[in-house]
Amino acid sequence: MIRVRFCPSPTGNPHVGLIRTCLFNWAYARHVGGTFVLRIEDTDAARDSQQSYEQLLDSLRWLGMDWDEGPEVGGPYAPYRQSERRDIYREVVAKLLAGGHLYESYSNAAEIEARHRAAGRDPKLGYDNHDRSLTDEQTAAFRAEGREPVLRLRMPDEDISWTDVVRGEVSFAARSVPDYVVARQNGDPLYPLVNPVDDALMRITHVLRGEDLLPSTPRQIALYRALIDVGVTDAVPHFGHLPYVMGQGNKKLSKRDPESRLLAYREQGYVPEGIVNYLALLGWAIADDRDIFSLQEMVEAFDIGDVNANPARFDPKKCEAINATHLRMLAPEDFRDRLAGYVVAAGLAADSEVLDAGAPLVQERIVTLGQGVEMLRFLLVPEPEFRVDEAAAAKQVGEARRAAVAAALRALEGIGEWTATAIEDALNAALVEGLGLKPRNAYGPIRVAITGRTVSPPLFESMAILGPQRSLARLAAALA
RNA sequence: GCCCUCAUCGUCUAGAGGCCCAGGACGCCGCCCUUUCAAGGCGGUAGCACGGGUUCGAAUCCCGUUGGGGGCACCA
Repeated sequence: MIRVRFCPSPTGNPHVGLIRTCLFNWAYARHVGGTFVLRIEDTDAARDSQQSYEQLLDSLRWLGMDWDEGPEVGGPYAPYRQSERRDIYREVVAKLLAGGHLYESYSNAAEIEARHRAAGRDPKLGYDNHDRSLTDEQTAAFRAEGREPVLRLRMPDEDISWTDVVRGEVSFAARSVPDYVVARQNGDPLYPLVNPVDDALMRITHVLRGEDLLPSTPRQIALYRALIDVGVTDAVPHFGHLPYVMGQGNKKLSKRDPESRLLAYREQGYVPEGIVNYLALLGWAIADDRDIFSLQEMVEAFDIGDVNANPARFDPKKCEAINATHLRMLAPEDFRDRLAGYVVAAGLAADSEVLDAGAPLVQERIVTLGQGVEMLRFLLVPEPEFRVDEAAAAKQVGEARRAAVAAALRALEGIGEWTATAIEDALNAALVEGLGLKPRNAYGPIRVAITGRTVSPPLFESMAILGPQRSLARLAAALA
């Protein structure tokens, strides 16, 4: 049984690189019929926040990634928040200590550096394993000084290698990784201990995580072997290191980059289908001639071994294009309903008739639902609040404009039935045939008067929905 | 500095020795359609980082160089 996990720290807002890592874990679990575990690594009280935690869960749910075990759903290895597992770690530390895998270390950074200098080595070399062989007398002396030790794991004196599921063979030479601190002076366990311990206790079989953690893998494997030795677990999991998601230039997309904030996409009206599809493309391809697919299709095709090892740049343009495609693929009623949610969020009344008529007009011409709201605003806004966009108005000045609007007003005042085709016929007769105007010159001023913008849904349909009274009033207002 | 890692169009990728004088997508540029903006249709632009091997044959395998990224905490 394959068990994978996603174990974010609830610090700051969820960002797209993190979510992409989650997606690959989730999709792999679903593809192989395994178990997807969500664990919250909230051992850093200073940086963790409840808001961040909630946004994390919210983000996963929005995108359709459900977890089999974890917060709010429980599971056989609960609790799934590390802040609630401190006793477990203390117990494991005691076992490792008893098994001789951990030892007390009193060296501080200055002493380590001094030793390197004295030996003519690079002072930045890191811990030198000096305290491995402390005598009882030395230990007693440190104690007498009132110094408290940290606990370090004794690294094995052999090369450590593994077959990374996304990179293949990776190997670290013996002694290239120093003994590392596993618990603080006060007994608090640290991430390098807690993370593998939980993976071990939760029977995780595949650790799929960001490539920033690749250099810490030898330590974790060493810890795993120690855990096996003291009977805490019985196997070392498979490791797979996923490539970074990069921002502009050669920088890893950071939490501070605005385009990294996942929920910003929801706010703008990206649909989960679009975001998840785009994120999947960062390091993976479903086929050589296709890049549009559903979550379900991804699950059917996804294999962690197919993931690319090289970092992917987040391309907002492509993300937009993918989202637009998904928007167009939505069933009309579905699109309408989703758009309605954004209409309400924008503080507008989601008039059902107007939305029924207007949504189909914008579904093919927008990239985000937020743009859909803006495009239909002229229909949804209470008449007294209707405003013509200044930039749009500035483009439509002069006598020709007045003549076109005046002629349109005259032509429409006497119109029999108020339908898109009737409006089109009347305006064509008056403006194109009557005044001899080119269509683009004839309809530009009308469009701005009616919709308040230079970009809008099709004009005649827009006027049909707006109705004769409001349409004529806006034309009249444009002449004032 | 030491260790690790990555390397195909501007970007995301397909490619696991001959199917590739390298395919798709986004972008960009034309044209068509057209009441705006789109969408759609058609066409175009552009790439195997470099140098050595191995092989009858290399984008694909090996070595090196260069370049990019990451890690070397009592943070996670």
